[in-house]
Amino acid sequence: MVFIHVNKWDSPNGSMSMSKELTEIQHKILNFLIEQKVGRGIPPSLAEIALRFGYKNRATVQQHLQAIERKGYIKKNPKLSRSIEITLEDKYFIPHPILGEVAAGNPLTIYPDSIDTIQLPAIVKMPAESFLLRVKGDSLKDAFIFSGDVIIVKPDTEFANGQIVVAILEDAAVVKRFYKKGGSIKLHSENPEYKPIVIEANDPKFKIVGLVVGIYRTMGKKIFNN
Amino acid sequence: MVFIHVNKWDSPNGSMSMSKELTEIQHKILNFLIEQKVGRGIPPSLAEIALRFGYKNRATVQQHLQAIERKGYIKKNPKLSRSIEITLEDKYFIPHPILGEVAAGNPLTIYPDSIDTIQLPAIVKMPAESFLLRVKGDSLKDAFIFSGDVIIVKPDTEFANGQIVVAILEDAAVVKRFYKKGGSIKLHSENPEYKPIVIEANDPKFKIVGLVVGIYRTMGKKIFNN
DNA sequence: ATAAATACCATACATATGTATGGTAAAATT
DNA sequence: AATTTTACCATACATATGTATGGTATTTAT
Repeated sequence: MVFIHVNKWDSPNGSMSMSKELTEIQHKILNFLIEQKVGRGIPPSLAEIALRFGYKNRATVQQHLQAIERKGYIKKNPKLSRSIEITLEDKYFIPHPILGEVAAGNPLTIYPDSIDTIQLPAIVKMPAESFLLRVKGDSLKDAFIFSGDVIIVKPDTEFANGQIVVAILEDAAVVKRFYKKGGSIKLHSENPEYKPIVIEANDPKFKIVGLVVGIYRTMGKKIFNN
Repeated sequence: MVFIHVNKWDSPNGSMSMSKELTEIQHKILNFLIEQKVGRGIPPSLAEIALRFGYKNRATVQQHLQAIERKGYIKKNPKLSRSIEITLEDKYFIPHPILGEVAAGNPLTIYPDSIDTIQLPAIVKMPAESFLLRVKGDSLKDAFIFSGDVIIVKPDTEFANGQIVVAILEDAAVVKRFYKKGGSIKLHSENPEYKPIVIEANDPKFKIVGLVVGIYRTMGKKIFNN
């Protein structure tokens, strides 16, 4: 299971936005708690945490949990087994940087630096090297991807026909459906208003960045602060 | 509660197509298990179940759980506390007769599912008290929610008109758009093929479980092994 | 009518679980 | 240099938890 926290308490040298930072081990344990709760449904017991991290007794885990609780990241119901609650602000919603905007229709530029973040539910599993892009434009609306959606992109080099990929050409990014025939690549929009882009596979100015492996969309309001 | 099976043992007068029916008490206990897992995040202990149903000892609960497990509705990890898994499979959802009705008109069925690697297709509780449901059916396709999408539901009691909610009525779950006028509630499908459902706000057989705060959809293949 | 399943109770037991206490060593602060 | 925090260990203890066993009464099959 992959949890990528690109946030403050991941980088100890970062500025302190949270009152109390977790140590690396505490962070790993917290990740394990989330991982277990999300993936398995119930929080682990002290013994299971100890097993996972190779501790010889539960007391070590106990003290780590106390530290984590003291710092406000979890909350325990005393005397109750498997009662660890994770008390992050947005709870399991883990902030991820959005690297840029990508055009479903006409190309858009990618931000040099991440200027936006999104709170992704922890269940939204991101492959280790994947990144997020926010879609602008409606050229993929027939593929049910809409402007404002956040797509999860997994960097890759090989793609199958019909897969939705993110490509960069001339410093601009597009999200389109991938088709390959011989040495030429055709990038299709689902929306017929946009003409397909055809390029040579070895075009130096052209590069397919990765595969769109998921999309995420928020509804309602103020639930996710993006 | 949140987890409703539109199946035989919900309607005792139905014909017996299932090999092993649950008794009424067993059914109530199973519902409680799901209720706890969804609403609290962890399955209850035997003692908690006994407390809830007024049993004086855990052995009674123990025997009920054994019966439920024998009939294949749950699975327990021996010696592990709070390890009850709800083993919902397709067979627990009405295969033919009632499904036909559901498919033809309203409501559309939702089945609890996990998008995680774990086998148990149980509702994964999301810490912010939200949980996941995988959408089946196309009644919300005009709201860009499609069959197979995972929706993130945040339990709540108050809703604004126009919000997309998950409701339970008559032991079936629906995802629809919420509208309230006076004492009556109207649940709208975006898809005009489905007629809106109108119920009284104080109908005991009706309950709005929560608000759909997000959707998640996977694309590509084998990236996430769900 | 007999057998089997259901629905409870009581008691006993092993262990899983959380917690308390005390100790050692290294790293980080002050 | 002294203190605090971190990161482990060991042991002990209360109880939460699951399980096993045996019992009674009622209902449901066969």
